[in-house]
Amino acid sequence: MLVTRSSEYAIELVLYLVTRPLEDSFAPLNKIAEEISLSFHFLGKIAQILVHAGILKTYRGPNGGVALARQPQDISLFDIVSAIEGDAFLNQCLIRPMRCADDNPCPLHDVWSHIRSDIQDVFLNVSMDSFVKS
Amino acid sequence: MLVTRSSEYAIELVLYLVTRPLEDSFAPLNKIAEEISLSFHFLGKIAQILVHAGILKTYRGPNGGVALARQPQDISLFDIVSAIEGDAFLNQCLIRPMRCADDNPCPLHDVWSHIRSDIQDVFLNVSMDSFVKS
DNA sequence: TTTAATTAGGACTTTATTATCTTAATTTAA
DNA sequence: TTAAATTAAGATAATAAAGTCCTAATTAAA
Ligand code: SF4
Ligand code: SF4
Repeated sequence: MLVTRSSEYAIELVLYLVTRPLEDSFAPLNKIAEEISLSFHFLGKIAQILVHAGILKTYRGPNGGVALARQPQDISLFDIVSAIEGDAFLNQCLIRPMRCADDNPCPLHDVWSHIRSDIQDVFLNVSMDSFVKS
Repeated sequence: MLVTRSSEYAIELVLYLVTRPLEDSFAPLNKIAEEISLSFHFLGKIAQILVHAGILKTYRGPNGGVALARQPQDISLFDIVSAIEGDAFLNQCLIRPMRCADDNPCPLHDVWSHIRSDIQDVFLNVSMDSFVKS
């Protein structure tokens, strides 16, 4: 499993905000939840995490909701996924982490550190402006 | 989380068999469990899955144990991980799978199918002979 | 100033994963 | 032919992830 379900939801949420017309400022979570058919309450949890990560901003009360906190080009897939999964995104090593000493790496070490950094680069290089509705 | 803990264990198990001297035929699970400090019983479950996948073979009774069922060069990281995780390895898409029609893909579709296949290739191309003890 | 619309956050429930335990089935060798 | 060494596999338990529910805190507008 590359990313957890929570990360999938987070990507959907951000994608929703990125692809909607810019003039709308805050979109309420209940409307988003309905449109992407996802539990309103769970979406709320996801949104909170993304707010703490500085990816979304919220506003309470009537006409409130969530909106992007930064420009789409400044939000990468990596930002979203790592906000949700924390350090757990991309296993530090492919076998149980830290069962080794730096001066005595297991045979997987070099292979894995390259794979890992390549995957990370891909996620860093996909930013949300690729998905802005034209 | 790129791979689950079970996959990590499976990789450790195969790596153990790959790096040990070839003359030993079957290695008993209790000895392996002790050497890689992992629950004997859980390791048994993992081994069974790998046996069903044709990666390991086992032999019961005294002097029994597990051994590779094929040559190291014919076992890739992809084989091991996908044996454990099944279709769940590498999310089919980065948002909830199958919420789309082929003729009306979401904006992520092309980006993701490239990322996905690149990652898959990396896992396919790392085979166990890289780790054979010289 | 009251009501309605919203997010915030804690408590709880359900489900999936991981881990353990127990018994059965093989196989070797004494 | 019995005992010991093993894997096989099902049952159960513990933990983590996902999902739901409830109450509080904000904010706007009637
Ligand atoms: S040497 Fe590297 S790959 Fe091996 S266990 Fe340590 S961190 Fe992981
Ligand atoms: S169009 Fe592609 S990326 Fe989008 S939901 Fe469907 S399979 Fe996933």
